[in-house]
Amino acid sequence: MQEFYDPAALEKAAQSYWDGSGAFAATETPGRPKYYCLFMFPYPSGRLHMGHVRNYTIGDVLARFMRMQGRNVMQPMGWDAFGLPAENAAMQNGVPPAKWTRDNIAYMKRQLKSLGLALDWRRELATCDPGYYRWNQWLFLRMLEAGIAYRRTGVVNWDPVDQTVLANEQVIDGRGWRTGALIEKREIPMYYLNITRYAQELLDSLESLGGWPERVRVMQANWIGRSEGVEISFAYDAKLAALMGAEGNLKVFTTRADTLFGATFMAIAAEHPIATAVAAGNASIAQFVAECKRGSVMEADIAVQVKKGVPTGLHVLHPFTGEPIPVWIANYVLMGYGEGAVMGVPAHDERDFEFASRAGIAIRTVVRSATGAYETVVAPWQDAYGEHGITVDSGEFSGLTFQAAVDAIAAALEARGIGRKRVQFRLRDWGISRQRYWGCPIPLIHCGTCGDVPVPDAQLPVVLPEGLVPDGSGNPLGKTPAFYECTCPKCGAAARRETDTMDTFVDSSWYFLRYASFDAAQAMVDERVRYWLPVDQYIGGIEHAILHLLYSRFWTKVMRDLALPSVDEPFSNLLTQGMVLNHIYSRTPAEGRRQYFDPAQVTTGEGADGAKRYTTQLPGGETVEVQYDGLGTMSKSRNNGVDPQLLVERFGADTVRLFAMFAAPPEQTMLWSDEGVEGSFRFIRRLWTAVHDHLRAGPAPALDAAALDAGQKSLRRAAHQTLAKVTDDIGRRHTFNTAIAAVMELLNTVSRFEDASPQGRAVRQEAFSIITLALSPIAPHVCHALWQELGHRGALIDEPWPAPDAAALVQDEIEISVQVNGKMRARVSITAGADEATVRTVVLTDERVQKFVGAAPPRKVIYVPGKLVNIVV
RNA sequence: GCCCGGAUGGCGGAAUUGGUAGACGCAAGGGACUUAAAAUCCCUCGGGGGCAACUCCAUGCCGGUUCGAUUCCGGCUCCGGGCACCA
Repeated sequence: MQEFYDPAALEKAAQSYWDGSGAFAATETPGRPKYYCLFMFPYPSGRLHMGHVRNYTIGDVLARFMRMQGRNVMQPMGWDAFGLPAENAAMQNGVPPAKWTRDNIAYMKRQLKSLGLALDWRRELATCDPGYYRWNQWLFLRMLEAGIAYRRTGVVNWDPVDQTVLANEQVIDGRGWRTGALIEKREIPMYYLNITRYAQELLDSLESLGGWPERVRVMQANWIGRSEGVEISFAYDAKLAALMGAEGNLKVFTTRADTLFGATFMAIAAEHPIATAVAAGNASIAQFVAECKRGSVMEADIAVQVKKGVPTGLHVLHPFTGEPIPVWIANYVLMGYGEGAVMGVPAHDERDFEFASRAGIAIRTVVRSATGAYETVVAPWQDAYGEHGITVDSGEFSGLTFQAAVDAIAAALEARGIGRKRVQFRLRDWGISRQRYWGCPIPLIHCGTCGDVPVPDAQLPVVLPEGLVPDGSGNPLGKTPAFYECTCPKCGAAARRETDTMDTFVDSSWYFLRYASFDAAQAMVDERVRYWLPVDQYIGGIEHAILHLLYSRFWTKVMRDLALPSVDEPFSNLLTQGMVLNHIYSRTPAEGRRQYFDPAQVTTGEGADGAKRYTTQLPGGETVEVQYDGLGTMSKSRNNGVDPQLLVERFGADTVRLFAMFAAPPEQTMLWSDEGVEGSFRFIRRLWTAVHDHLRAGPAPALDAAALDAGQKSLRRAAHQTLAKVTDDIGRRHTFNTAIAAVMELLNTVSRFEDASPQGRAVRQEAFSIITLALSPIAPHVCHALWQELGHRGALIDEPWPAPDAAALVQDEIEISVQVNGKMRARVSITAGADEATVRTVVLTDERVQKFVGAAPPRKVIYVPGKLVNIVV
């Protein structure tokens, strides 16, 4: 055995052994339990970052562990290759997005290979390949036929200078990121997928996802946001009817129909038809409507803006009292939600209260608490009383509880045909149109005579031209006649091809099905889906907890309903990995843009006033002061990424994998530390050296478990305890950090074990074999080599995961903790299996315990078998 | 603003079902080996008090439940994720 640990050589050898033997090529084997292990495929941004390494190592540890547990493991890999960054890069350096993307894929693939992941590369896919995205188009056409896909208008961020739709990310403080122009909202025609049709099922089947983190299920349930309420129609008064040109009514949805008699205003969105009609004849209202249409479409922006509104001077009539209620236009009502209008009840809704207080609108109490707690909030008005209670001042509906009032009011409204109970979801339909180039073309043709005509299946895929370079203004496809000029499939007349592309979430909503049917040429998916799906373990960032996971669940159900091979739920078990954070340092020079600096190059010192000072060297050599901006996810734009490639080159993949798993449990946010990596490297090297020293004396003799002395038994027990812990930590708890800590502890124990006798060497040999097996999912290369060095036949990758020897785990004596009044006072050693009376006697006669208990008899003794005694005096 | 998490030594973290707070590692300090350095090995390492045995305090803050709370409950603070066109 070589004396020194040489990761570069040994990792290359292990990888070529796996490649050469086709170890990770997965095939369907009916009857053998399968394990589909999937990590969220990466966006090919250029280089791998630590978040990727963490994500893929988690998956690889589980894949290798399950393989040793006898499962037929499939672990595929692909590229989420369409998206905005490629267009940005194109604008910066003039290279077409296709070339930039494919170059990145090639580079990142090499990086990935160096990590030694147990991947079936035959299944690799990239969503920008026509062979992949043609099936986006094909299924979209099926959705059109089924009425799941449809066209209507939607609101986007519009940059008036560049004449371009901007992504939310490209709007900074309400201005375009390139032009600095104030952003406007603009309505344009778009295609939508009717995900709300599946809202109830998406909500209900969350309960079947027991293998998902509770927090993700809660987030999805809140996002879907089912609420039961009443739809109420408020009749126009004469003036409003005259304006709208007909009798009519204003429809609202409310979960608080019991507060109907407290409605003192109606608030409608700026885009509401009534608002449009009023604005047409009133300059100041037109100005307010225009003001509402400025700014971004982001919900977070809208939610924090000051609630503003103007009265229209028009009224609707209360359904029971006939009283006129003023109609206001308000900036906090969104056209996309419900009916684009809400019933304002300031006394019992916080938002309405805030708005009414500012606008001087009347506040009318119609609910009081049964306990009287409400009296404290009546007057002077400080806050709304939002709890359920008993109705008051509500005509015939007074004196009812919440549910009774809602039921009675809904029934009365329904009898008159002006209301009904209804379920409302917060979830909105999925708009998939993007006015951008680098994405999957939407397969439609707009014909002057035939309207919107689907591209016939035989003409799929609609291929995206790959040589275009965007310039930031508009969609390059709209300036490329060769793409958009076409003939109508129906009438043959000249027509215009749709130039919008699909949201990239479409691409990622079904790639896991394609992996199972990776080489199906004539179909989107085939029967192999039924073998591999659902995914047994999905691993990805917590930032995808809602959108990607919800869209994938929806898409899978749509495919099922279109009678394609699919499943009810795509992912049985989900592990949401925490983000990898690093410090952020920046400075903004007197002229020019803010610059970010690599945290590894920043020096922390102390200023004259004792405050911390941060400095770094510019490329020119000049030292400058920088400011600390706190923690954030690693990103190129903030220059705080750690390049895993440099670490792999310096320490080897095993060290990088080990550290990524050791630094924190997988679900937790992890703060990067350069120093910690060296500790992981030292551990592997120490293991290598220890095995080398052990083998210097030649092969160890066979182990005779019956002939061991106390010291040998003790080491053997430690080894098997560690094996049991690692099995549980990896297989059940997914706490790889504690599994590694346990192996480190075992190595420390073995290193202190100096018995050179034949059985001593045999026990040590077994301990090293257990360490090698237990560590192999995490650091597979070095373990592959150590396994051979330890004299085992066959490759470690094909070794079954061993079960701990129950006989080795038996303990003769156990330690009991003793507390007096809940404070730890002593530890006593007791024969394993002693009964409670014996334990009590031993504990109560212990002199350290006596000191605290004193002469008086204990008031109470609590005994936790095998663990603890608490004496209360 | 709304939804979801998190907070434990100088640092990353451990304590699995309410039962020994600080495993394992990093950093730091001391020592051994070495001409020297690197590497390696050994020791110390939450804070206060005490010569010591030992003892008191301590898991973001305030309060509660319990024989016993890092763990459960209520109220905060700060940090992170998401908010529908970043992926």
